[in-house]
Amino acid sequence: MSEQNGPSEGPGPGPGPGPGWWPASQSWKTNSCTATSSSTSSTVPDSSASVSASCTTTTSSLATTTSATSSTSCCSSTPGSGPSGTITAVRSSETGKNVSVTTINVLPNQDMHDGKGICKYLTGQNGVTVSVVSSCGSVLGCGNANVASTTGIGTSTGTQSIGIGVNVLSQNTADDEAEDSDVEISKIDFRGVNLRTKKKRDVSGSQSGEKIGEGEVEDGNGCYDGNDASQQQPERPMSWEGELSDQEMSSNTITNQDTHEDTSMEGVQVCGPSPGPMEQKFPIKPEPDFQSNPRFTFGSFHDTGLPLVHGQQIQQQRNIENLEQTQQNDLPLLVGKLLGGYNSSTPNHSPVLNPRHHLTKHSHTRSQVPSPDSAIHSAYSVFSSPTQSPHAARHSALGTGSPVPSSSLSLSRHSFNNSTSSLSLSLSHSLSRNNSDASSSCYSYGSLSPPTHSPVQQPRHPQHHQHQVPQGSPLHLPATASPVIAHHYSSSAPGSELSPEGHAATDDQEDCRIPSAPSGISTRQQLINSPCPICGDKISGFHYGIFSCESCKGFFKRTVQNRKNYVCLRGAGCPVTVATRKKCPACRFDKCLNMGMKLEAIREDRTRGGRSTYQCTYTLPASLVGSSASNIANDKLTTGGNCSPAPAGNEHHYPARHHSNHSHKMQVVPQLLQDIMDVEHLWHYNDNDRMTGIQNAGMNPSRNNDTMLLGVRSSGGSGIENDTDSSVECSSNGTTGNGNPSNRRDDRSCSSVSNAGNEQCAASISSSSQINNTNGNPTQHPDFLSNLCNIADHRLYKIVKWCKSLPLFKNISIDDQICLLINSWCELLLFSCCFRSMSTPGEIRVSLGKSITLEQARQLGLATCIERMLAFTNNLRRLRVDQYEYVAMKVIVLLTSDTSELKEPEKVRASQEKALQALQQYTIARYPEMPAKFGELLLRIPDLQRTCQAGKELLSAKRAEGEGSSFNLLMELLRGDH
DNA sequence: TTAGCCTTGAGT
DNA sequence: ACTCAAGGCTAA
Repeated sequence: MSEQNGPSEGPGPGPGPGPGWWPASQSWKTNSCTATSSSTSSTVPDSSASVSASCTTTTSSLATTTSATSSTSCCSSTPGSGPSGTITAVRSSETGKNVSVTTINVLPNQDMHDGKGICKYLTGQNGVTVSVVSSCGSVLGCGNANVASTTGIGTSTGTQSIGIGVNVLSQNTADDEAEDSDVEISKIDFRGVNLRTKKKRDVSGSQSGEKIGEGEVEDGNGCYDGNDASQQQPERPMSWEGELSDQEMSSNTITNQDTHEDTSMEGVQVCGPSPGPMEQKFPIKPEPDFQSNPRFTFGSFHDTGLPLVHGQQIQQQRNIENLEQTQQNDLPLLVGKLLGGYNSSTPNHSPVLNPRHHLTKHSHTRSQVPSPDSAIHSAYSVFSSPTQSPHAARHSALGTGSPVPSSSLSLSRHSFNNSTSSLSLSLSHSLSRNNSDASSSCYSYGSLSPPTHSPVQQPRHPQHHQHQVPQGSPLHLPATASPVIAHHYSSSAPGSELSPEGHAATDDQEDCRIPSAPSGISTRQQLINSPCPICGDKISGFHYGIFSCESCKGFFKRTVQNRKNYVCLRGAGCPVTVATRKKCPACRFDKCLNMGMKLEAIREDRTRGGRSTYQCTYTLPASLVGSSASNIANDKLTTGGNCSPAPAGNEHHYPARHHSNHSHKMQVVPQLLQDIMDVEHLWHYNDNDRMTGIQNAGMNPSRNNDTMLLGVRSSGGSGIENDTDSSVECSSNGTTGNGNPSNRRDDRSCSSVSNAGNEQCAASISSSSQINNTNGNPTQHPDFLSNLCNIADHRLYKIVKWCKSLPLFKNISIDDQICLLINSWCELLLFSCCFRSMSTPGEIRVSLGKSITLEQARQLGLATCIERMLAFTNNLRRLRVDQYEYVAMKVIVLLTSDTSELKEPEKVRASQEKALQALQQYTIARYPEMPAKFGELLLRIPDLQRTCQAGKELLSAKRAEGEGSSFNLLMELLRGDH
C-alpha cells in the first residue's frame, strides 16, 4: 500500500528532537524538527551547485541508473572555483538524459514535496557549498522526486538515477548565500524512515499536551513530577538506543549488489514534515527510525555496473585524481549535514518531508525495510588539510575565505565519485540506532534459571533495587542461584528466540538465545507466570523490553510519552511493590529503567500496532556468558543493561549509567560529567561495528596481524577503547528472530554492504598496503579509496553522533556546532588514540589492536607525528588520566571557542566553562592528592593541538608523496576506535 | 493518575 | 488467521 500521507501529515512526531529524544541531561523538551518546507530553490543559487534528484522508477530502472552514472562527471569544482564550478545535471553519454551527480533513486510517483525526498543546497561555513539530495524515502518509499523544481537545477524525473548523493563542492559563495545555506543546514533533519505505516493521527489531542508542563506534584510521598523542573535538573541521559536502526538504515541502502534497486540509497533526509502540533510541542523521541538514520548518502555515484559496495572495479587512476579533489574540506559540509540532521531543533523548512511511513509499506517489502543493518551513507574524503595548523584551521573556514578549510576532515564521498572517476562507492555503514549499533532487539532480562527457578530479570543496579523487589520473586534469584545469561531477545519477534513454544533459536541466534525452558513449560510462559520485576504484579506480557505487568507498562508509557520527570524527594530507593508502586513514580520509573524497560520502545509517533521496531542489543562479554548471576549483575552494572553496552572490554571505563542519587560515585562525579560519560559509548565502535565488519570482510577477528598494515604489529593488549571481546551478540545484523529467513538474507546482504566500511576497511587497506609493497602506490588499489571513505565516514558519523548527544553541545546552534566540530575533529581523534594508548607505553594503538612504535613510525616516515603522540600519551599516563577526565577533556577541546566564526561564542564559552568546572570538580574530589591535576590536564591541550598539526602536515606530505602506506596508517588513526 | 481492557498492525 | 507488543480509551 502506498502512503497517502502528504506533507501535512507529518512523519509523525517525526521531528524528533535531537539526537536523542531522551534528551541527555538537557531538557525533556527538545526541539523538534519542525517545519517542513521551504523551498530550497530560493536558497540554491543555480550558479553554485546543483542538486538534482533523479528518480528512477523502482527497481528495474536501476540498471539504467547505473549505466547513466558511468557517464557523468560532476563536482568538478575545485577549491576556489567559483560558483560556476559546481555540479549540475549532466548528460549521460549513454542515455542522453540528464544525469545529476547528486541524485537519489526514489520511487516514482512521489513528489519531493511529499516529504519523501528533498534536495538541499547547503553552504557550509567555509564557503563550501554542499548540495544535498535527500530522500527520506529511500529505496522503499521514495517516489519520483521532482527535485528540479526544488533546486532549480538539475534534472527532474527524466534524469537517470545515479545512486544518491550529496555533492560536496568547494567554492566561494557569497556571504548571503552562505547564510542561506547555513540556514538550510540548520533545517536539515535527517529523518529515518518509518518502518511502520503511520496513520494520520491527530496527536495534538489533549492527552499529552495537557500533561506536559503540568508539573504536578505527586502525592505526598515525596515525589513530584518534575516536568516543569526538568530544565532545572539534569535530565535522564538520552538514550541513543533508538538512534540508528540498522534495519531502517539498511532499508534505505543497498541491500544487495544484485538488487540494484536498493542502490539508490536515500540521501540526506531533510527534516521531516512538520510535526503535528503535538509533536512540535511535545517531541517525544526522535523517531528512532529517523534520528537514528540520518541516512545521508553522499555522492554515491554508481559507476556502470559497478557493485556499489566495494568498488573494486573503480578506475584506479581516476580514484587518485579524485582523491586530490577530495582533499577539499568537505567535512564542514558533512558535519553540518550530520549535525543538522541530528538537530531536530532546527526548523525544517525543507519543502520535502520525510514522513515516517514513507518507507513502510511498499512493494519492496520488508525484506528491505527492516534490515537491521542501518547504513549510513555519506560522502567524504578523508583528508585533512595538512598544511594548516590547528589554529589556522580553526579560523580558516570563513575567515580566510578559502573555500577549503584546511584543517578539516574532508569527507566527501562524492569527491571520490565525481568527475570522471565515477567511483562507485556504497557507503553503507552498519549503524544501528541502538547505542550498540546492534541490530537486534533483545530482551534484557537476565536469564535463565535452573528448572527450579523462574527466569530472572536482573536489575541493573541490584544493589539499589533489590530491596524493592518482592522477595522471593522468582524473578530475583539469589545471585548464585544459577548461571545467568543476559539474553538477547528480539523484541521484534521475541517468540523467535524465546518462543512460547520454547523453540530453539536459529543458528544465528545460537549465542544469545535463551536456553530451553524446562520441558513442558515454555520459557516465555515461565516469564509470564513470574511476577513483574518492577512491582511484583502479574506479568501481562513483554513490554518495552521486559516482561512486566500491565500497570507498569502503562506507567512507563505515560511517563515517557508525557515526559514526566519525577523526582524522588526521599533520595530514591523507595520500595516499588504492587501496594506501593503508586507512591513514588520516580522510583518506579527508575526501576522500570533499571529493570530494562527501554525508552526507545515508546513510539515517538504513537503509532499503534505492528511489531516493535526498536532494537536493543544487550551485549555481554563472552566471559560473562555462563557466569554466575553475580557476574551478570556486575555486567549489568557496567553495561547499564540499557542497550548501550560499553565497548568491549571497557567495562571499567564505562560505568553504568547512574541515576541521580543512586551511586556514591555520583558524589564524586559531577552530573555533567556523568552525562558526558553516558554518551561516551557513542564515540566508540561497538562490537556490532567490529564484528559485522570483520565478518563481512571475511576477516578473522583473531587475526589482527593479518590485517595489520604497514608492519604495524598487533598489540593485542587490552586497550582502553579498542579492546575487542567476544561479546555475545544477539542477532547481529538483525538476523535474530525477526523476519523470515528470506528477510534475514536480505538483511545480511544489506549489512554486508553496509559494513563494508568498517573492519573491511582495515582489511582492504591492509591489502592495499600489501599491494603497495608490490605494485606501488596503494592508493591505486580499487578498494583503497572506498575504504578510506568508509573509515572516515564511519568515524565521522560516530563523532557527530557523539557530539550531538553531548549535553553541552546540544544547546549550541547548529552553525556553531559545525564550526566547533570542524575545528576540533583532529584533536578529538588523536586524543582518543592517545588515550587508548596509555596502556601500551611506547606504542600508539592505531586500530583493531594494531599499534605502532616510534621505530616503526620512523621507518614509515611518521616519526614526527607518532613521537608527539607518544609524548602526549606519556603525559596522559603520567597524569593518570582516567575516563572521566578523558571525556571531559574531549568536550573541552570540542568546545574550544577560540574561533572567530562562532556565532554565539559566549554560549560556547559558557558551555566549555561548565565542562571545565565539572572536570575541575571531579579532579579535586577524585584526586585530592593531585591538586594541580586539573591545570595539568588543561596544559596538555596545546600539546594535543600541536600534535594534530604535525599529523596534518604529515598527512599532507604523505599524500603528496604518494606514500599510501603511511597515509593508510594515518587513516587508521582517524579511524580511531578500534 | 492509574490500570485494565481494547484496538491496531507488523510479523508469523 | 493468529500472535503480540505497541498505543488508546476510560472507569476508578
